[in-house]
Amino acid sequence: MGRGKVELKKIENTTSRQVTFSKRRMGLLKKANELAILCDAQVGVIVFSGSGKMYEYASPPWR
Amino acid sequence: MGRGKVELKKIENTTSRQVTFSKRRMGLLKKANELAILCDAQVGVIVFSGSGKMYEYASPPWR
DNA sequence: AACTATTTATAAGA
DNA sequence: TTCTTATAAATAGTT
Repeated sequence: MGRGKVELKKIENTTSRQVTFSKRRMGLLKKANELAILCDAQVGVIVFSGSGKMYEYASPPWR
Repeated sequence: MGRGKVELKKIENTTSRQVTFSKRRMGLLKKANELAILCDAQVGVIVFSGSGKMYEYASPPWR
């Protein structure tokens, strides 16, 4: 999705990698929430950046 | 993304919900892998279906 | 941080 | 349920 195709390899440029990390991290957590809500599933996601920062998602409690 | 907009609420039709779960679960795990590879991040995802089946993703080991 | 061209995911349908 | 297709959504590159 974007102006170029994505090759599945580490983005070497640090700035680009950080920007992509930020965008895609948000996207992943959004998708996780959509899956949980739409499909009534329990979903957990945990992400550590290269620098060790943690980001997470946990679906809402059941029933 | 598809022929209609998505409302963020539980899909009531069981068949539709199962089909959507299957498609979106695959998509979520794919996105998790892309984030890990592209951005050199550590990512874990765990999903439980309504019926209790578990699906998971763990990014490849470091370095 | 915003924008937009394009790719990608996926809702419906077959 | 697997494949296709039209369209929504995500996002890569740009400003």
